[in-house]
Amino acid sequence: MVNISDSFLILPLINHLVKINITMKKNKETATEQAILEAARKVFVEKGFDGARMQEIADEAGINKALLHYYYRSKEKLFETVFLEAFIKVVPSVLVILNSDEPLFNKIERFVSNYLDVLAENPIIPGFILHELAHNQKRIGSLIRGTGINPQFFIAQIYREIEAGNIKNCDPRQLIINMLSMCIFPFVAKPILQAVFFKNSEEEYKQFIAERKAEVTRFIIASIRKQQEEEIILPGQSTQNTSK
Amino acid sequence: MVNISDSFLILPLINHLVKINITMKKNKETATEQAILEAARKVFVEKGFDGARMQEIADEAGINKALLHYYYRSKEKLFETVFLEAFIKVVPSVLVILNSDEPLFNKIERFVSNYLDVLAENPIIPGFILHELAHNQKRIGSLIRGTGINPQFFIAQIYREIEAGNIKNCDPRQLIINMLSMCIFPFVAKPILQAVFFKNSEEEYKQFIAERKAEVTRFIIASIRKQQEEEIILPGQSTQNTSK
DNA sequence: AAAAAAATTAACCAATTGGTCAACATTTCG
DNA sequence: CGAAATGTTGACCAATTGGTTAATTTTTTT
Repeated sequence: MVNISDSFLILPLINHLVKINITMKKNKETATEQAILEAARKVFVEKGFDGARMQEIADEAGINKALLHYYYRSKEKLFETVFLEAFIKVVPSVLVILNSDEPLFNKIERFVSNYLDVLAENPIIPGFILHELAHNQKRIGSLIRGTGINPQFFIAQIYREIEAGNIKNCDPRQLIINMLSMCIFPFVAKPILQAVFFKNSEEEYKQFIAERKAEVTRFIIASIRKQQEEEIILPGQSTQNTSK
Repeated sequence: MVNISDSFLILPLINHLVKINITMKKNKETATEQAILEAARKVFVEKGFDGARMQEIADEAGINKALLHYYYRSKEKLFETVFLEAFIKVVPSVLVILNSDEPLFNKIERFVSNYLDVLAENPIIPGFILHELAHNQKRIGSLIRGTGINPQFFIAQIYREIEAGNIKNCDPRQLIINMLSMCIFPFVAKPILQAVFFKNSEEEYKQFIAERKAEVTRFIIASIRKQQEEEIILPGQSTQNTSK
């Protein structure tokens, strides 16, 4: 499930995370272990650390509660495992794109598109991560600190594009956080957005997220692109009105 | 504290919320009651409903635990009070702006500016609201449903601006959610953003939020404004500022 | 001042919760 | 096979938690 191999392009981060507590867990995870993790994932993500009950996890996994402690010594330990799994699934996957070697606009498009996909597949993970990160900084903070996440490469690229006159001047951090905001927030705020904008219809909401890919990309690029009469548009497939 | 009078421009929402459980509480709140609410606010917002302990709230308020139940029958009741107070403080305040009668760009600027101010003053409320809303939909959902929050007026205005050719064509909901995202997300994700972008420096983060006002406004408007090159989508559109 | 009402407390309680343990079952393996 | 290792369980425990109650203090009212 962790699918570590997927993300091995960003070895330092993964290594750091894995080393911390999984200690290169042998792949011989038993069926029971799997059931426990799946159940724990469900309950923890749904109820949060404090709201989760070991008994509920045991029931959900169809086993005795004592067995939980047999495989994972304590609630904290079990939680850490689940949290790291979720964290790895959602956070580093997109860093690969940001640190890749593409033209900026391509990169933004791919980032938005891929990230929205990842989040659509794990819609409740962001809220989980953000909440636990905010409320259990002692428990998790140390796991995350120094993960090697660093946006310097992408920031440098933005600066280069600014100097090249391809995009407007701006603080790259603002731009990055704008991108993250527009991708992540709709999932964190799903309940209230769904109520206010989509009549609580799951269908409409899904449709909305699907449309959002193109929309957010367009929104970002339109905002930062420097429109000049003598345009220096990069060799990207800018599918816009080329009716010049 | 609730400052209901501030927001009375959106009476329906406030009315609905207030009627639900405050039942027009008499203003004769005793000092103890205030202390309890303040303590409860702190603990609930910090720890969430499940993580909060009645004993801790009592200690924080400097009173006996039984006194909590004397004033607020149960944990749930106390929580509802605290939650509604927070909700009222952060959510409706900006709706006033969105439903006002200003030109679109002014409105956007005022919205972003004011909202970032409100959130900077209550930085932990958004996370609190979003989390409890997602995890205790049974407990709170009914309080929120039908609050009268509705963005129709603002949506209509956007459509008008599109037809008038002042802004590009777009789904107004996408635009609104973009705005909300960029305002709210930085506060929800503060811990991780601070670690990744600001070396955990509170000072740098504050500075960043301050700069963000102008930045987000600029970002949004630059993205939706229709630049005066040629652009014809609708056949019979009134010729606005076409410097051709 | 006396009685009534409101505020406050200590002690207590039933239920829940994370965790343990000794016993039992199953698999592994010499 | 048979013993050692591993997996699994029900019963149990100490600590915690939300909530109650009866008694005491403080304030208000008469």
